[in-house]
Amino acid sequence: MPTITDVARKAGVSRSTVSRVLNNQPGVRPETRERVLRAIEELRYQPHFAARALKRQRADNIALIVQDSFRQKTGDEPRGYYNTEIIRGAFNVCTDHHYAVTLLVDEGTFEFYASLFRRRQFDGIVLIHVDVDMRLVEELKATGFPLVVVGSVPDPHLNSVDVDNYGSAQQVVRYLAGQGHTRIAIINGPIERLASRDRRAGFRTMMRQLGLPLLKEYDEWGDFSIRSGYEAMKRLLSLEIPPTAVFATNDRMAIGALEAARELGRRVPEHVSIVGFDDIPVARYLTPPLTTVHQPLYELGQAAASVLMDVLAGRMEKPQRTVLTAPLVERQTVSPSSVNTTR
Amino acid sequence: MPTITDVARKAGVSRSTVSRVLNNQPGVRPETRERVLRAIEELRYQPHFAARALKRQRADNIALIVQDSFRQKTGDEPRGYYNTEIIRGAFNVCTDHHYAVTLLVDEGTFEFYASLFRRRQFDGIVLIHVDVDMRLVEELKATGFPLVVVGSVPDPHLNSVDVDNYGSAQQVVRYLAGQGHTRIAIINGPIERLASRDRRAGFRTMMRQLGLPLLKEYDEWGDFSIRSGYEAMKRLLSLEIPPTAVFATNDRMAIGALEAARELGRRVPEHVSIVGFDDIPVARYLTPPLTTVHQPLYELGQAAASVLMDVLAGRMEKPQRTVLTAPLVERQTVSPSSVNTTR
DNA sequence: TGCCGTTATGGGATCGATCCCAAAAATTCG
DNA sequence: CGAATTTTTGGGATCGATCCCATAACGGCA
Repeated sequence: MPTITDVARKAGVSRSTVSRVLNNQPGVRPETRERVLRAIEELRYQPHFAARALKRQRADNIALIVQDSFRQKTGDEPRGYYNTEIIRGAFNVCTDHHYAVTLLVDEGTFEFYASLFRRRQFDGIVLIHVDVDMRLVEELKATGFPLVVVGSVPDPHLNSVDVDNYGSAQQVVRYLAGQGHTRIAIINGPIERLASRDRRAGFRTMMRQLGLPLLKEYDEWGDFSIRSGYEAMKRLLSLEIPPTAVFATNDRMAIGALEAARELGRRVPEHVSIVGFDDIPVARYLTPPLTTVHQPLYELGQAAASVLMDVLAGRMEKPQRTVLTAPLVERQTVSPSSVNTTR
Repeated sequence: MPTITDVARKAGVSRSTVSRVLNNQPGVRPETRERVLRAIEELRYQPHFAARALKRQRADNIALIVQDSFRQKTGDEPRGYYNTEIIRGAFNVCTDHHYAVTLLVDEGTFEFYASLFRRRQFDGIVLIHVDVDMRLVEELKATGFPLVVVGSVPDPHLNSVDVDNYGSAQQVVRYLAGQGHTRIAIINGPIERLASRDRRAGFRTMMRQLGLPLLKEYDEWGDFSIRSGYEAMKRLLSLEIPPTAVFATNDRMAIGALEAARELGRRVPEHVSIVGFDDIPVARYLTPPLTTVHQPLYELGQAAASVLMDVLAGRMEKPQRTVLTAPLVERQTVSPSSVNTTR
């Protein structure tokens, strides 16, 4: 394997000159440069990455850390898909900026991240973390290492990129109200998840704003699983006055809700409208195709990487929080309310 | 950032001794080792990856090269999914062997790969390539660099991992014949793809073996797109004597076929049975759920990485070709043939 | 032609680990 | 107890690039 010394010898110049040509620095006579270039070409020389990284003290490498669930087979588990779309977005941006991208699996401990920093193997980190432990984040922030988190992090002093859960939930309510619905229920996700709380808050705010009733029994809870959506929906539909529209705060629960409705003989959307959240790939293939909020996962990854690129280029002084809007995708699980027959 | 010298000073020993402890080599007195370990702990020292890689001449890093289509947003394009499942499988195996995994996008040229080799940034490469250019592969092989290809490569002198297209196609025929079908058509993929040719060959061999007719008009062609499947199916169903079962050699064409059947008022599977190939995620959500051959993508990735690990560990002298069986998944697009009514 | 200011080139130290070899310390044994 | 081993430790070269600083070559101009 040829080294810079081989190139220098072949071109009849010193290593310094070769280095200058490699990094196209000025101060090399055109004909010398030409000669060096030819030698490089002939020897098919490429600089040894480690030697370069050692001297320059930068790795030209970005770490992409994903949650442990990435390791499981996808099967019915949507996390894999969720992550990979984000990965793709981030990957492409990094690549375009001539950074290599290394995939790592989250160990979830500060020690893990700290060790990554100290090995100097990466110039920056994109952390894809649906649900970040705040203690962890605080410690990471303290290291001052270039880091961007994808997900719901309340701390504004940390670079983060997230979907506008609050605003999208509001939009769902506005949309349903626009279709004449007034008896609107929500199936919440786990309360410990910030995203769940945001969606609920957006929902409630807009309901209040539009003067719609917020009934206790319409405030259902699930854990983002199909089964929990199914059960919540069963409870909702067996109420004396059931809702005419249900906002399931993720698609998997919406799938469960769809099943429950079918089982109880209620047609969707004729008898009850359903809106999901996420727009997972199967959403459009459900029967009927699910109206849902589309999470711009790919764009989320892009945005995160862009922020990191800015940090690395010194183009950013202060940490920033980026919020992407998640648009509502109208498909076929919502119809106009049947003009309040039961009310 | 602490270096090995700092640790040595703190522990009151030489760099050599610290290095010995780091790589836990023998010949260090237990109490000295203890002292060094404590110093490492206190300084939170981690060896600089580049220094290590430079001296050791190995990067502890595997490159995972995926096709350019990885860069596109998934949308309807299944390639993204296809790749990412393989990536996950390979990733996990590499990680378990303490290799970092770097994602790269295929430039499709020999120069690209050669430059990767020469930079010494990776100890080995997993090339995820549905369709490999053989000239390329030959050149790669010549470099002697540790490489494993995922996909259909005829060359047995190259490490490769693939699905048993031939055998699976045979199984499909056996299955359909077992259901009483005799008028079985095939919708082939692009002929330039080795996988297509293998599936077709398996199909024909088994048809012949079972004494079933191989009609020219039952030998349809598509390009793996939904549209082409749709069109091929239209042609098949408007034949004077249409087939009672159709083997679409990938799921997307099967989706198109399903659409065509619906449009022509033929019920699946009552009027015509359909079998796909791939088992893409939506397959189970189609109406009716698609009977198809499941591609073990995750396992494909695992297998590829395992082979690479073997090569790197010197556990493998000769290149080898690994073939994974792709099982048929029975869902609801096949029913017993209606006892040859039209024949 | 000779001096001076640029511009081009080379030498050597450096990044931070590893590893060979020699020296020092500890241990064994007659 | 001292010589012979064996075990433990340290010194210095090395991996392959970069980069500062010194020197050499070149041009311009008096």
